[in-house]
This record gives sequence, structure tokens and C-alpha cells, in this order.
Amino acid sequence: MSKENINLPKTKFSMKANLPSKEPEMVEHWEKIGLYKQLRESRKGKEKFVLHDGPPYANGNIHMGTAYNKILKDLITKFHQMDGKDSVYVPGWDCHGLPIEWKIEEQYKKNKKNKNDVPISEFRKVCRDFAAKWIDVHKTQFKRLGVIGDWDNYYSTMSFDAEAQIVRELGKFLKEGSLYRGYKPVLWSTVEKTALSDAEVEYMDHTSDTIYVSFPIKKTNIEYLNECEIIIWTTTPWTIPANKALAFNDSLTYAVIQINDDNDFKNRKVIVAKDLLKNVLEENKINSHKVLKEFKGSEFKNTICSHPFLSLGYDYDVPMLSANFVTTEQGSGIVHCAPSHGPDDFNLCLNNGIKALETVDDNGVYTKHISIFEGTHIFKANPIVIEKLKLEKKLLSNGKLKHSYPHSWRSKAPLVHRATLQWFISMESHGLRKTALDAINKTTFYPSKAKERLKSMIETRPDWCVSRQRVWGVPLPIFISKKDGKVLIDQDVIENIANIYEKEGSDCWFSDDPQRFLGEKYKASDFNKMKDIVEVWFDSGSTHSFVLEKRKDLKWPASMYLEGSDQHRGWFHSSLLESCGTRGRAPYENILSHGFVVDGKGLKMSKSLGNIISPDDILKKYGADILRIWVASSNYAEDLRIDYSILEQHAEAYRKIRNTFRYLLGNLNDEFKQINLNEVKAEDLPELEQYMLNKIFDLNENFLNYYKTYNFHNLYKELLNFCTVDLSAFYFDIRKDTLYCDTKDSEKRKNTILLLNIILDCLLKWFAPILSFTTEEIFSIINKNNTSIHLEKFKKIPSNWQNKSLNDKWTTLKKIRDNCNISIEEKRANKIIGSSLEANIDLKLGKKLFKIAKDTDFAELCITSIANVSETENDNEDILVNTLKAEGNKCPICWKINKGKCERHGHLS
RNA sequence: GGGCCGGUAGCUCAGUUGGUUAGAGCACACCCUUGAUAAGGGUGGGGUCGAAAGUUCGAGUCUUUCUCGGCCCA
Repeated sequence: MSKENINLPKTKFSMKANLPSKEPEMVEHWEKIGLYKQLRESRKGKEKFVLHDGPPYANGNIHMGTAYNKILKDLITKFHQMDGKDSVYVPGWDCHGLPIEWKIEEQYKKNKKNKNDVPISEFRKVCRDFAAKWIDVHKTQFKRLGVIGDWDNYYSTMSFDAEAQIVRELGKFLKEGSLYRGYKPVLWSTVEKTALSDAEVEYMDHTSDTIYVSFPIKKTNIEYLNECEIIIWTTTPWTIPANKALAFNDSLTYAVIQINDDNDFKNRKVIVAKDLLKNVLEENKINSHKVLKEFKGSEFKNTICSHPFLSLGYDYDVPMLSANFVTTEQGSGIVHCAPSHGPDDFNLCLNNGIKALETVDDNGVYTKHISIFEGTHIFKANPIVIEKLKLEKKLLSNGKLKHSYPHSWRSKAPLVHRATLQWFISMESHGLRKTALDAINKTTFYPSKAKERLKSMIETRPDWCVSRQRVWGVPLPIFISKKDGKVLIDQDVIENIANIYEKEGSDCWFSDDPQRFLGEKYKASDFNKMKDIVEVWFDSGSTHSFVLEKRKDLKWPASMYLEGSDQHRGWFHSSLLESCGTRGRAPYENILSHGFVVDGKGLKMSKSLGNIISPDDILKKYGADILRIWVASSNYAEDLRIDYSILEQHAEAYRKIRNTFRYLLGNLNDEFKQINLNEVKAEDLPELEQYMLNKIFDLNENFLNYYKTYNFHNLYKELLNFCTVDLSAFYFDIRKDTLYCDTKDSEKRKNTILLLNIILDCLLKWFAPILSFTTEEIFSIINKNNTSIHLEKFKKIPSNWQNKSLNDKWTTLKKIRDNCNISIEEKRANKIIGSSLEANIDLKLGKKLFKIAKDTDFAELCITSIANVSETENDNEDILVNTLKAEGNKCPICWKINKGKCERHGHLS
């Protein structure tokens, strides 16, 4: 008998995917048909879902983290779009900032060019071109991942309208009065007279003067602390004149000791940490001492000391403050704090109401705030400080220490922490912190634990420092009166500047006559123009204003912000503060934060570990759809593991899914027929088909629930299991007989074809957001009109497909089927049979089960030649299966073994 | 060093308010099939739930400590 008499599957849809070569063609196709535009038109007027893109930095090739982020965004955008919404996605880029500035400076260095010889506006032009170049590179790379968005009308923080709007936003804080001037320590080079960023600092060995200094206790709640002196140790004696506080650790134990040696400190009572006592005694060569008392650091609360230079006019209080940065690594366990000269010191003092002052000027010379030392260079001050401490009998000892110390990369000069004039947005003056915390409570977080993370950061963060002493950024639009040092606050000036930027960008701030920005109301000669730029977090924190609010196709607030969990301190944070400060609420309704991409063992990717995988590697080897499966199947609430064995697993799953589609297309001979689901008369179909409709209904319910809660890894698992368990191993396997061996006009076969059409339709749409390329490939086979799967909607599944009692019944039938398979397997292992069609099964069921299963054709269900079902005497749930070798001859068409004629095909045995 | 989060089969993930013998798919092994064929089916092995201690009649689930990892901060 020839094969022409049976209906074998036939399809153009190849088993081999060839994604790396096929996908780029699809990207072109989407571009050619103007898919993004069509998507917008197809949902005109519908409810908007706006996922506002967090701008990646326009620098360097994309890595796994960026690829993950963009694909996840694309999944979500597509899910909402297919759910019928107008799901708009406008990609953006973050362009200003130090990393680019730094890259350009490096290029200059290579070409022996000096940044300072180049006009700022020219330098900025090079930065601008650099960012633009990387935006182009990124765009191509993101499109290759299958990400659909408004690539032609992307946003960037360096566009003229963005720079203009950033000025307007700053203007709001300025007008309100929450933007203020203050001091903050930065790493400063007194040689180059400039602040340096972390990237410009190199650590080298340096020999410092060290001193042990005593601070007499002036006021205390604890009796035994009276008359005692606190001992501190420092490697920067020149900061002593700037001292404002002392820091201790609550949890450390401290000791009061009396020194008996015959020197300045004879009979004086000093305090150091117990764990450091031995060390202090040795270093200060104290030979004779007595421990008088031990106590917990927490007892220092409310203690106030006086400055060692008290008699020289340093007559202010030096409070003792609790700080967990105090350790017993070295020193005395109590740290001297000069808020102008150390970040720890600065923050601790700031939190305790002690403001930093400008104690040292650009050149490294003490200012008028430091009496006695005014005019002295700090690098020449150490011997003087030591000398004066000795005279005041406050110096326990001094010495030298060679240690790692920050130096300028260029001049190699040692750096110092120096308080500099900076601009801050106050968290308190206008209730910003409270507004932000309220806004967090009104936002939904995925996963929910992210809420606490953002909250605790907002609760404890200091005022927002928004100024930077750099050039590649939006200049702070601030003028200061020469007469009284007051900040010029005038909405007209702000608007004037913004209008200028809108036309030509912000480069002109550095080159043009200040009068141009001030307008006619003020005289430029009366004002100093600020040279600082705005820190880039303010740029990106303002994207909601110049993207969401300004563009007609978007909405404010965004439906969702989605970024890696590091952005709790970054974009989620800055956007929240900016928006709460200017608009009183968060610029987003939902936040989704995802973990970090790590290797297969959970370690972060690094050059030294050699575990880096680039998106490009994966695209070349597997294709974007495999990467998209990885994104969909991973749980973003945790870190995202990836290595080649994980990818191999997903590639395997992909093949399974692909073959599921291939079976559907093959048996439909690529002739898909759109079924109106509401017209399907479920009750007229065989039970197996009814059961499958019920499965589709259930799956669809789960699918929608999972998608609406952004639970993609469970959603994908459901879909995959449906393909493997319900379709491939069950429905498809059972219905092969009907599809291949029944005539085309058989009702049963027609019903199966109906189901295949329905399943193909649903499956294609369910998978489309994830397998963007493969579903498009299939769609192009069954739709000749040059359109796209992504313009479709999810199918609405009729509720009458749900059939709980039938589902229960078939769960039982499947259990019986499992038992049959075990029995068949036994005979197979014993070489009595091979194929299951070589078996007949004799099934004996307990009364309960018999009642359920008596009308079921187990030959069909278990793919055997014959199956008998009978009842046992028991009332229980017995399942007794006896598998026998089927006797007779094999029908050449359906391969069933029969003693007489084949029922369907009539051939003689 | 500090804060937060996490660790369930080789892998990706389930595991309700603490309650039978901790589940699924993939991978693996063996077998069948050769009419989904670089496919398909069946059966099976595999886990001291990161470690230890505690609370409890009972702990993957609660508490503490430790350990490993990630993010942020210093």
C-alpha cells in the first residue's frame, strides 16, 4: 500500500530554524511595512499603555544586561498591545556626563591635544557626536533583538528640547527655593585646582604625618567621663583646625585609662577603644598605665568635647556623634571629623546639623574660616599644627605612616578632600522627602519587595547634590549677584534661556555673552554666571517632563518604569524626586525592577573570570528568539543566570515549540482557516476535542493572569508544558491516527482539523510577544497579505469552553492511561511487543472508575489495536491492566492489528 | 565594613495561613517507533530544600547564627 492513500503532514515551515540568518530579514520586513506606525494606527484611541524607556548611556556596545532589559520591555509592550491597548514605546538615550567626557579627553591625550586649549563649545561638540554615534550603534543592536519601538523618533537627553526643558525644571526648584547653595567635600587637586572624579584618581603609596591628639571632655551625662580626654588618631594633621566633631561606634567597648609615665600626660585620664588599647600604648610608648573603667560606646551619647586649640580661640563645642564607620582597624576607635574634608565626616555632620564651610580655597590655602592658619597652605600646615598641639599639651605623640593614598592621575600630586561650593535640592525645606514617600505608597512594585528598597533609600538620603564641575552637560542656569551674593530668581530669565536652548542647544552658555541669557531686565556686569553643569541623574530624572509630557503620543504619568534593581538608587530615585518636587507625584504608576545578569553559577560576569557572554555571541549561535525565551523564562525578581548550557536548554525547548507548530501547519497543509471561536459548537465535538477546548480555556485564564501580574517565567512554563504535555505527548499523538488514516470527509477528522486551526491561532498569539521572529515566520506562511502577527490581538476564548466536570473526568482517564502505559512498557521491555499498536489491552476497573470510563475508547487513547474495559467486583479505584500481544494482521493503512477486516479500511487481514 | 535581597533535582521554575512519601518541564539513562524523522512516544533514576542550632506534636515554610552569591552604600 502506497503512502498516497494517507494524509501525511506537509508544510513549508522547516524543522531547522536558521534564526541567525532569517531574523535580520524579518527586522527589515518590519521596517519596510512600517510596523511601528501600523501598530499605532491599529490601536488609535484605545487605552494607552506607556512603558517609559529608561535611557541607557550612549557609550559602548550593548551587553547582556542591556539586552535583557530591552527584551523584557519589548515583551511587556507587546503583551499589552496584543491585549488591545495602544502600547507605545519610545526608546531613549542618556547622553551627557563624565564617561563620555572622559573618553574624549583620552582621545585628546592620544593626539597630544590639551582639553584646556580647546573652546568648551568645540569640546562639547565632539562629545555630542560621540554620543550620537553610539545611539546609532545601539539602535541597530536593539532592533536586531526584535525590539519594536519608535526608533525614528527616539528621545535623548542631549536634544535641544531636552536641554531646554531641563533648564525649566531646574527653574522650578530655583523659584520654589528648594535649590540652594552649600558646601560638600570632593577629591580636589590643589595643583590643577580642580575637583577630580573617581576615574581620575589613582591610589599610590604616600608617607603621611600621623598624630594622636587629645580632646578634653567638656560636658557629659556620665560621671566617670568627667575630667577625661578623648584620644583620636589621624593621618592628616592639617584637618585638625577644621575639626567640628568626634565620631565613635555605639557597639564598641571603650576604656578609661590613667597614664603614669612622666610626661605631659602624667596622671591624665584618656579614653580609647578597648580593642585598640594595646596598639595605642605601643605606638605612644606609654609604659605605665592603669585601666580605670570600661564602658559601651553608646554611653558617649550627648557628650561634648572642647577643641585642642581652645585657648587659641577655638572655643566652639565639639560634639561626639555615633557612627558605624568607626572601626577598630587602626587608630584609637574615635575619629576626628572635619566635615569639609571627608565624605564620612561631611555626611555625619550634615545629619547632625553641622554644616560644612569652605575651610580651604582652590589653591589649598586656609580661608578666613580658620583662624590663626588663614593664608597658610595646607601642605605646609602639618608641622605647625603638630607644634601647636605640643605647646597646648594635646599631642600624645606623632609619627609617619606609609599607606595607599589618592593622587591625581595627571599631576601625580596627592589629593585632599575639600569642601566646595555645590548646589543642592533640599529634601526637607519644601517637604520633598514626605511627598516622595507618599508617592511610593501609591506606586505598585514588581516584585513587591522593591518598594521597601526605594522607600528606605528615600527615607535616609541626604539633600540632592545636583551640580558638577564639568562641561559635558546642561549648564546650571544660575546667576549670582556680585553685589550681595544672592541668587537671581526670575522666571523670565529661565524661560529666556530655555527658549534659546530649544533653538540651538546649551553649548552657547559657555561661549555667548551672558547678557543674551539675562535679557534686558538685568545688566550682565552685575552678575557672576555659574560654570557648573547639572549632574546627569537630574537629566534622566527629567525625562518624564520632556518625553512623557511633551509628546502627544505618550501620557503622563507613565504606566511603567522598568529597569535593573541598581536603579533604585538611580533612575527610579531621581525621577521620583524630580517629579515629586515639580509635580507632587511620581511620574510612574508601576515600577518593575529586575535582577542582574550573572553567569551559570550566579557569579557576576567579569573579564578576570572569563565568564562574559555577549548578546552578539548568542545572536550568532542561536538567534534572538532563543535569547527572548531566556528572558521570558527567567525570574526577574532574582538574578538572571546565563551560560551556554542554560541557552542550550532553551534552544531545545525552542525546537519542541517549533515542532509543535510544524505539526499543526503540516496537518493543515499550511492552509490555516480562521475559525470564529464563538460559533464553535463544543457540545457537538468528540469528548477529546471538548477536553482540549477546556484546556485552551484554562490555559488562557492562567495566561492572562500571569501576563497581568508580569509573571512571565510561569507564563512561559505553562505554554511550554501545553506544547509538550497536552499537545505533543497527548492530543497530537492520539489524533495522528485520525489525521493520517481517516478520509478527508470524515467528521472526526474534520473536527480534529477544526481543533488544529484553533490551537494554531491561539498558540501563535500567545507566543508572539516572546517568539517575535518565529511567530512572524509562521504568520507569513498562513497570511499572504504582507502584514504582521504583532498587529493581531489575543483570542477571546468563549466561556462555554470551560467544562470542569469533563476536565475531572479526563484527569481520571489520563491516570488510567498512565497505568496502561506502565503495563505496555513491561511487555515492551520483555520484547513481547514493540510499537503500542502491537498491543491489545484488557482493562479491569473498580466500580467507581468503571462508571467514569466505560464509554471511553482506550485503544484510541493508548494507541493500541484493541482495548477492552470491564468492571471488577470491588467498589474501589482498582486499575488492573493486562497487555497482550495483538493477534492478526496489520492494516497497511492504519497499522492496527486485527483478526478480521479493518473497520475503517476494509482490507482483508 | 554597613544596608537590602536571594540560595528547593544537572538546568529553568512550582511549593497556599508550618501538616501525608517535596512537584513540573527540560536534560540524563534505557526502550519503542521510522507515517511530526537532525523529529515523535513510553518508562525510569535523580533532592539531608546552602549549613548548624532553636521554637513546635510537626519546619522547605517561623527565629538565631554561619556560609555563599547579587545589588546599593562606605
